[in-house]
Amino acid sequence: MSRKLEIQTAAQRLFKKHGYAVASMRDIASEMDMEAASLYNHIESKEEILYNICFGLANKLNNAIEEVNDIYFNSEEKLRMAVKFHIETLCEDLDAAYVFVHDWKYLTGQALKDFKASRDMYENGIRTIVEGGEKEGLFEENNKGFATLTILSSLNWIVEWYKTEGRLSPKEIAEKLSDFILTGLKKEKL
Amino acid sequence: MSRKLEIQTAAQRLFKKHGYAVASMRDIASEMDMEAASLYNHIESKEEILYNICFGLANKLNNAIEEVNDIYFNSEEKLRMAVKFHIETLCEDLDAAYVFVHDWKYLTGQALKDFKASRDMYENGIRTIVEGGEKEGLFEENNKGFATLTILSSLNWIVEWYKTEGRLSPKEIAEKLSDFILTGLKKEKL
DNA sequence: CCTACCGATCGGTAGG
DNA sequence: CCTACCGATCGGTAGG
Repeated sequence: MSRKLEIQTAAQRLFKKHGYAVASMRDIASEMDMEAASLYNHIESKEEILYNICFGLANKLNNAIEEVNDIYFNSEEKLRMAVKFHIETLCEDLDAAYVFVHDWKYLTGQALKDFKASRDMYENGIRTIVEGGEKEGLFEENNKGFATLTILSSLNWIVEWYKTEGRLSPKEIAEKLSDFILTGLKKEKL
Repeated sequence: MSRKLEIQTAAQRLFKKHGYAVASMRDIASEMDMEAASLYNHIESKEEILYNICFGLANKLNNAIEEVNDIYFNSEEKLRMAVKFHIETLCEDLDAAYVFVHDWKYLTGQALKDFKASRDMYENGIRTIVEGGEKEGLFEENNKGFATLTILSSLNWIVEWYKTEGRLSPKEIAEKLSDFILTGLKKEKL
């Protein structure tokens, strides 16, 4: 692992633990057994680290949702694949995922604008799937926006509680979550 | 409105906008057209403000979930009432709600411990409802913990996107969310 | 990768 | 409610 990547890894652990604003360059340096000033031989700024975390995940997720919308025909299948990929991606690197969900707002200037645009694109990708489901008669109609937000909320909330040593694997969580979204808790229709 | 409450209100606006760690006492003072030092005639510390925001909401929600579990008989009714109260409470004061969901982790010492305990109690309240629903044969079995987390995620996510001037009232959102949780998106059973 | 250091800003106090 | 100020800490730079 390159020194830069080691810094990234140490940093995202501390960003998750204390928050981006509170975790200091000196904290990160201390984890790396070096002085804060030395970090700048490998990185440009504190924000560069945040940038790499946030856009690393944003790009991965956006590529995936595009692919899912291209490849699969059936809306249920599309939703299941999107959920699976989202959960697996977040669980692959929980520290980065937590920071991605919480601390993107500390990006500034153009980076912040770009991130918001990227997030809107992803939201649109999910909305497209829900719309497709409505047209197929698979989903209830007239709650696109609402359903989209509810789906995203349950997808991202996983960074709050998922533990690597837990009972359920990311794949199993994705399946349960898809079932939940597609049929809900109730056995019969109201 | 008392001076202390005015400070609280200004503070939670800024905590939501910039995050607790980043918003400074000088920022709050500036909003109040006074000097930072003068704030301390009304409050003890920055953390006291955070404490009041977090426990104000935590206590309100915990009282409500207890009441719901006491009063109502049917699990579906219980869930609908809990969702309604949760959404309405968060939407009543969106700034405070946002801080409550995001910035409680900046509490320290005993306050942090107490908050976590309070949050666990609320989670247990929701779990109790889901368990009741299982026993009544209303909900699928064997996904208590999972369902509880998914419900809480969609309840709290509302602080991310709700706007006072939006199309849906809190009551309407609560109804849609309850429907979503109880029956899901799909028209027929898989 | 280090020592030494910069200007800025932080939460908070003293004293009036 | 203010002026004046404290010690601590911040992200980052200079120079080696």
